[in-house]
Amino acid sequence: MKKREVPASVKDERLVKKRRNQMIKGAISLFKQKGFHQTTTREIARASGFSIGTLYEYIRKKEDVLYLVCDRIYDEVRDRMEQAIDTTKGDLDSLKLAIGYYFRVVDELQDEVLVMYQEAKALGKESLPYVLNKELQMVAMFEHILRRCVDNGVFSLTEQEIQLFAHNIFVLGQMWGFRRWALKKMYTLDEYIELQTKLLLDGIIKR
Amino acid sequence: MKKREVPASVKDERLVKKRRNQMIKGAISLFKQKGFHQTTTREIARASGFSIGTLYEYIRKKEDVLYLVCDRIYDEVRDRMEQAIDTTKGDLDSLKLAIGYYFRVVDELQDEVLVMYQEAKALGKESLPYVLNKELQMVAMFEHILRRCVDNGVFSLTEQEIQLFAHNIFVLGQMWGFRRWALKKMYTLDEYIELQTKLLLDGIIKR
DNA sequence: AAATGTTGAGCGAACGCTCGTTCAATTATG
DNA sequence: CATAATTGAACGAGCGTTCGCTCAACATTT
Repeated sequence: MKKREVPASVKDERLVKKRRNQMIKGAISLFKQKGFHQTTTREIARASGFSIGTLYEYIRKKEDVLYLVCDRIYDEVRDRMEQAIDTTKGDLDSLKLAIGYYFRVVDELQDEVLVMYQEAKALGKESLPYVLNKELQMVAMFEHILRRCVDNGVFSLTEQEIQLFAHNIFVLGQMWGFRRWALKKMYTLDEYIELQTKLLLDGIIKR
Repeated sequence: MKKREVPASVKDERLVKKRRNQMIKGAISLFKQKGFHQTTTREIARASGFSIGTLYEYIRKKEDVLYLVCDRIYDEVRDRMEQAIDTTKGDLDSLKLAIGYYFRVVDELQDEVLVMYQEAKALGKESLPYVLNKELQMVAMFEHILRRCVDNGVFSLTEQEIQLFAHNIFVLGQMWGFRRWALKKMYTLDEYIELQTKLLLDGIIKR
């Protein structure tokens, strides 16, 4: 999939990057507080440290900001995952570590993850599939680990089951983010990770 | 919790109910298509079959419509569940049936469930806890079934595990609703129910 | 039973305001 | 001084909300 260019006419590359980063940083903090729709372009400009006029030098429409934000958040999550997780080893510990690490990333970036979940649908028909695809890439990381485990005989699952299981891990991770209001009352993050890992894996491990 | 009255001054009870129902029906169909924020009060009025002026005879603020819609959807889901599920029996089949039935309800009301998920956050600080509480009531239904199963020795879980497991069932049901775009490509509803039931339960059943 | 008064649901033009977007003017840069 | 970058006042479409009005239905008076 081609990286979607927002506007970027004939401006200095370095500056464009810098300004976009300011925008994304400012916008995320606003979206966390008030959501995309309640945030005005003027607020985004102010939070980014420049004027409304300058904002529109670097985007075409307000929605472009949301696209940039979602794009960034996914990259952030995926980068952290890739940096810490071994998808090739295919033993039970790798899987447990991957789950635990993923849950911790969601915890650390909980506001960002929440923003994406709640606002992604506001993206146009153009950008949405691009963003959803990034999500599938992350699910695919878990699929890959699971497949390697199956190859190594750690447990046996059909291809269908692998895919569903990967989705489950992914969603139960998000759950820690988007159901905080209920879960934090009951568990610490560590307890959550331990219990979920147990509930998820006890069913499939060979005994 | 006291049922929150929206306005309803000294109007004919029957008429108020009828008009509210028209509103809810019209609004749901619009929210499904365009979301709460993109839907105008005039559109809601038109879809309800009356004028913008009349709409405001039955609500105070646009947000009131969203509240009514969320309230209705939860009641709808819970009613269907209560009507079909036995929470007292406490054997494995009841649990499996409950899970399967819940997933089917989510499937049937997928648009409505999606609306709630995506728009609930737009509710004010007043109404949101009221709606979230309704969600917990539904989770509690699963907790109850699980507790009965534990009592009957079908499997053994700590109280912590019961609560988490109930949340998992709840969320993995919603997942069929809010991740249709990915899941429908892979599974039919029946396959989804069967596989999820298997993945969920194989880990906890006594063997 | 006709004339008159009262009620309140329904209506939609109009209001005030917000917000996304533009662009002529200004400032910084090299 | 030419070009790039920034600015914010101005614009105008669109929004939620209001409010003075209509009119059928019903009640009261004559």
